[in-house]
Amino acid sequence: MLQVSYIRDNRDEVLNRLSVKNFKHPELVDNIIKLDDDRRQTQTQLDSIAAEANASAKKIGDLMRQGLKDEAESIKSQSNTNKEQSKILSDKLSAIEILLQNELVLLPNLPHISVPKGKTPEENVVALEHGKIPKLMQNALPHWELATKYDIIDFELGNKIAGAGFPVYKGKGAKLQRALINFFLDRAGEAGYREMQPPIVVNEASGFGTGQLPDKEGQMYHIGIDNLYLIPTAEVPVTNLYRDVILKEDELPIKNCAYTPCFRREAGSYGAHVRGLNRLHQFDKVEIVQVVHPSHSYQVLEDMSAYVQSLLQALELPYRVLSLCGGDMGFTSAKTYDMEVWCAAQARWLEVSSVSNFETYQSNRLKLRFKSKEGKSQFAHTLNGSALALPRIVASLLENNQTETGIKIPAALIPYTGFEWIN
RNA sequence: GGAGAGAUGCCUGAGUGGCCGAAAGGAACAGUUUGCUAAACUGUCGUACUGGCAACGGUACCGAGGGUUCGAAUCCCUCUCUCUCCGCCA
Repeated sequence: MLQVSYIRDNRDEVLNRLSVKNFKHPELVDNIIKLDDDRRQTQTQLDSIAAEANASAKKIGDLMRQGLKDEAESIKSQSNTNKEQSKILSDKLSAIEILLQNELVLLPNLPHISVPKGKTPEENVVALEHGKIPKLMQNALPHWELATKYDIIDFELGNKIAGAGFPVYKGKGAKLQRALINFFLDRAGEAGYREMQPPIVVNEASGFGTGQLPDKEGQMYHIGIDNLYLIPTAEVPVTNLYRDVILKEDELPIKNCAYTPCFRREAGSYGAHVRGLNRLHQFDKVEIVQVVHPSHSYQVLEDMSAYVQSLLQALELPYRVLSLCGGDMGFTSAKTYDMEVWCAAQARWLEVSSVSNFETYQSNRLKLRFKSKEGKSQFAHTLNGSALALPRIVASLLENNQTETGIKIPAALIPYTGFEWIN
């Protein structure tokens, strides 16, 4: 959520940057400023009436104590009219505040100056490519056929017990999952991230804090009876650990990581592009989250990007890094890099990680602040990234590493799997 | 699921209608001092909104929301959460 004071002071800049994000309702900005004017005016009126009422209540108290009942009574009637007025004003104030809040949450985060213009994924900028595109043998198979061939992932079985998009991993398939999770967690630990194990359901306040609610309501599984949401990413619980928190400056940066299953309804997604592991309702992911001082959040974004790349390099997967254009970036992000891995049999790039700087957009919602040495509190910057999401990593490992005799496990992973081949 | 107790500032904890934005202690921070990895003393020490160039003011907040009252941390109602005991259970 953007800060109203920032919008007021930088109206033109806000409009400019929203246009980079291809935002469709720039009129909201002036609306918000006008509502805030209203809010301030009403607030001031209310405050002065309340001040009057407080003063006369105090006076009544004094008079009563001195036993001057009649004089006290005469002031009471004045207090009554104050009361009516302040009731009207405070109703008006809360109505305005609700309107203001409702409009404020409709504004996406402002893109960083370095974010390329553009509306569609095609306009994302390829920041770099790494690794060699493998040449596959003649009869190479897509991962969903390999999964069946080696009996390591069973989509039908998952379909039976839960539904489409909930695969069952079997044997070496299941072990590969566990190996990847441990590999990613160990690496994150070495990179200074503290491992956390959060709940995989969250309440409404948490959903709001990181920006999933109110606008992405339909993408999360909702447990109506308890009003809880299955997390779409560990970002939600791990970032919300710091909701309503005022940190000390020297506690920054905070670096956390967590493995969780992630749940996404992905309503409305069908077709060949979502076959196999490409898009699931439940998948596993290790997430890294940082809370940092605003002065170096962009350096940290680069660090996180480099870290994610180091994982892909260790797994010997060819990848590219995209700097997302304004139109393709998430609602809450100020700058995002996507890492895509080459899936050789499908001959396409698949997103396996997304690393973003949210600047103060989340921390304003979360009320996540830090207190500087001078005693002033200000919003911290939050960042997060997938490090990494498993299914598409598995897809590309299977497809890229397939041979006549089986699927070769990359060297870095063998200590974790305990086997070198899936065959 | 049943019964009971409770929710106050960074923490502990007092406060049952006006003198309470809130005692006291602790923690933290700053300073003074003592010749020593510590003590003593003094001071500072919640958040947000708002007025003002500023100095300095105003308002709101004692789990959340509503009510009673001239006046609520304190009384009433609703909700949420926590704890204890019992039941169930990995």
